[in-house]
Amino acid sequence: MNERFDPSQADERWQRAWDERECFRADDASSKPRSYVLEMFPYPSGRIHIGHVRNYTMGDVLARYKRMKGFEVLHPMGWDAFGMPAENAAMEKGVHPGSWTRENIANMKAQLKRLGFALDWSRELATCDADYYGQEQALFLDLYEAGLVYRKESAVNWDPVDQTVLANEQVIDGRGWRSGALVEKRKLSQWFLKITDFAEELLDGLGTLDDWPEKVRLMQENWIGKSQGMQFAFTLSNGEKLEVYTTRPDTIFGASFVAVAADHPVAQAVAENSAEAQSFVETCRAGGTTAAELETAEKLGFDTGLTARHPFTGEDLPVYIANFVLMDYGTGAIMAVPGHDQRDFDFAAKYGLPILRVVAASAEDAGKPFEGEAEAGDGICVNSDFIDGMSVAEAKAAVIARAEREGWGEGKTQYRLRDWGVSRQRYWGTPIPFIHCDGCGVVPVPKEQLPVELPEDVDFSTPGNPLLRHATWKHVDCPKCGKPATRETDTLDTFVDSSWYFLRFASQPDDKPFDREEIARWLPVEQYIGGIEHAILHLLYARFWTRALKRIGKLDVAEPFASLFTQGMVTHETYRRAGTNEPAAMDGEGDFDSDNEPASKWLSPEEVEKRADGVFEKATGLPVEVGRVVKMSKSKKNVVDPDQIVATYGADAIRWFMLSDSPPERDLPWSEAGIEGCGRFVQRLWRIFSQFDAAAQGEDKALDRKRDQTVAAVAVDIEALSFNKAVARIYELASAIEKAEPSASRSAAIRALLLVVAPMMPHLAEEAWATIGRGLVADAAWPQVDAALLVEDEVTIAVQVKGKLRDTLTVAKGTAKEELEALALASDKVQRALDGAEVKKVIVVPDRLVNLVA
RNA sequence: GCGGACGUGGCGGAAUGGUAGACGCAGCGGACUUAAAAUCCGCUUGGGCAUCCCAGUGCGGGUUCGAGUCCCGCCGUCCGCACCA
Repeated sequence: MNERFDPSQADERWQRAWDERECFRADDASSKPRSYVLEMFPYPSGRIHIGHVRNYTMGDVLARYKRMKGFEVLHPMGWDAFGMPAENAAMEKGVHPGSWTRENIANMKAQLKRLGFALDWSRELATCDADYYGQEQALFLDLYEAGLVYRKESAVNWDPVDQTVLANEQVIDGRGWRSGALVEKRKLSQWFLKITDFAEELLDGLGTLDDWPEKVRLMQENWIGKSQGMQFAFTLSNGEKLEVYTTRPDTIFGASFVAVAADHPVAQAVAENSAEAQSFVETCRAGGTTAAELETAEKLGFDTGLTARHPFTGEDLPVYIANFVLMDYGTGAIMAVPGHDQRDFDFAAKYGLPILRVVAASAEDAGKPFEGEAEAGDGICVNSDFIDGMSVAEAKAAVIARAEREGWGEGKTQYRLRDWGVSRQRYWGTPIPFIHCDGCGVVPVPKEQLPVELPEDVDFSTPGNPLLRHATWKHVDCPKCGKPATRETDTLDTFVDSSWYFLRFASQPDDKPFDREEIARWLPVEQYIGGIEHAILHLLYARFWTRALKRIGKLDVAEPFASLFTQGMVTHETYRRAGTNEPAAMDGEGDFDSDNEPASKWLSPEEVEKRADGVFEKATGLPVEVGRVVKMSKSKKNVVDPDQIVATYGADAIRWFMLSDSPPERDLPWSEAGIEGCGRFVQRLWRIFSQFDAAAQGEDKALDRKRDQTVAAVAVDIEALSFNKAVARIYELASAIEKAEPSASRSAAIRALLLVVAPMMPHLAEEAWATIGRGLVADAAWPQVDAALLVEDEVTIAVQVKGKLRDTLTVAKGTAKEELEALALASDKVQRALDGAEVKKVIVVPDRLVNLVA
């Protein structure tokens, strides 16, 4: 063996060997137990960033480990290839989104290969392939036939300059993020998926996802937002009915006014006859949408002059248009109970409306005044006629029962979850396979005509969706009547693409989206790994698609991802020239720089030099302030390039760094010193492997034990994704081997060390295995352990006096209580600590400790 | 405001209610070398600077023979949601 391990030639050689042997190709016909390991596929932005490296390294270690354990592993990779950045590039650089995307894919694939990931590239897919999106169109039509797809008018953020719809996060202070134009609310006919049909199922399903982070399940639960209450109708003074929804029917006797949203038909009707009302409604609509504005937003209302008759008291309650009532939740109208709801309280205080107490701690407190705020808590009902004295829960049931009996209201369950709008007025996405015909209406494209392919010749020189103004593409004959008609020019939200890619990985026939039997063999994904930023949308949509496809008989799985792991970010120190303050816009989230604070004040790690007397800018020698450790981002220049790290230290070193030290769910601080340490450890292992001697004789029982304990512990740690702990174990075994004298045991330990390191540092492992083992280590089995060796025969026991450690004893495992007690009392240190005091009580935990209580 | 997570050496972090600080990084001392790099050995929570003793896991209480771990109350940091009736 050479003196040093040289990744610059070894890495590529082994990567080629794995490719040529198709080591990581998953065999659909295999009789082995199966394991589907999946990481969230990347958007092809052009370059892999360090977060990808962390994500994919974790999955790779697990996939390689599972292979060694005898599983048939499916570990695929693909590209979430549709989306806006490609169109932005087209507008800025004049490149076609397709060629831009494919070039990026090629670059990133090469980068992934250089990291040595054990991926089945034969199943690679890009969502912009017509093969893929054509099948997606077929699924979309299936869902349409099943009634799970519909069209409705919906308000969107419309950028009048760019002629496009903006997502909420693209609207900054009411202006388009790109054009800076004031964004308008526009009503467009949009496609929707009926995710609300699955609200209850998706909520229930969370209960089965034991191996998902509690945090993610909670976020989804909140997002679905189930609430139970009562919907009922007030009769208005104009004779109309006004439906309201409340979760607190128990407080109905405390209702002192009624409020409707600005967009509510009642408000609209009032506005038609009143300029004042009209202007108030417009103020509400213009109301800011940013978090800060909402927080400080004053409760505002407009008295319509109408009244609503209270169903029990017959009292006439004033009806207001209120800015805090939302049209798209419940019925867009509420009964307001100021005493027991803070918003209603604020409103009532402002407009001098009665604040009534109908819930109190006890009957004696029925007259207790409010102390400046609403009381939303539990208690018993007071001042409430027939429900007086009931608990809140009892009263809810009683009021609902009475309303239902009398026929003016009913118990109702509400969800915060809304249907999923999937229309995007863009080019670079999956065309929605429908045709608009003047005679026949909206007609699905016949399946045999799929895929509806995107036209290649598109023009991005003017704003707006190029599909809309394409000369020929949208003009087709109606499939039903044959008359001239037009294609739908909207494309699908890219979250649709990522809602089923894990199915297509497992099965990709030419003639249908996937084969049901093959899916049943691979799914659910055993371990899914990705960023927490997808906790809600992607993961909820994927769960929804899976359930929807199951409902229409395409699938047999309910939940796509059995176990989910959300990894932390990779962070780095920030550097900036001394004296340049952090701009206001950088506070909080803002990833953009404000106008008066140039981005150039941030320095990249390469631009600074760390010396004993501080940190300085290399070019100028000026002092540098070391800022907070934050997520790597281009704007703060605290990024490192994975390619450069690989070029300098090799793939195994960066992989090892990704796994070391920090628990995988937490943030990982990148440091130059850290990666250097990893590079040194690669060489240290190489030296250890070089010392393997098949002919060595002799037994080293302690090392044998350490070896098998390490193998067993690393297996447990990898399965729990506790890579940092596995890494620590490996360091320990490496040290033990270095300290040991040559022996057959030592050689066996070296061999075992190589094998447990192999999933983490596959290139180094292959290079060493070439002389130590047979074949490729990628095909080797995880080492067997001798269960008898795992158990220590000697244990060190703590001896405490009054709970304080005074001595330790090394004894045979299983030593009797009485003997331990005697040994403890015989200790000089113990006697000194006792100082003649009488031992009143002795606690002995066998193999652990003796505690003498004086 | 609501919900959640987390506070352990200079840093990242280990610790089924049972020897706190494993392992790594950084630092210090030494060996090797003409020298450096690399490598190897040792030390590294604070204090008294002695085999040893005292204190110590954000702060204050509590349960327990024994608490980083369990309970109660604070403080701080981070994340998510946000007028959802």
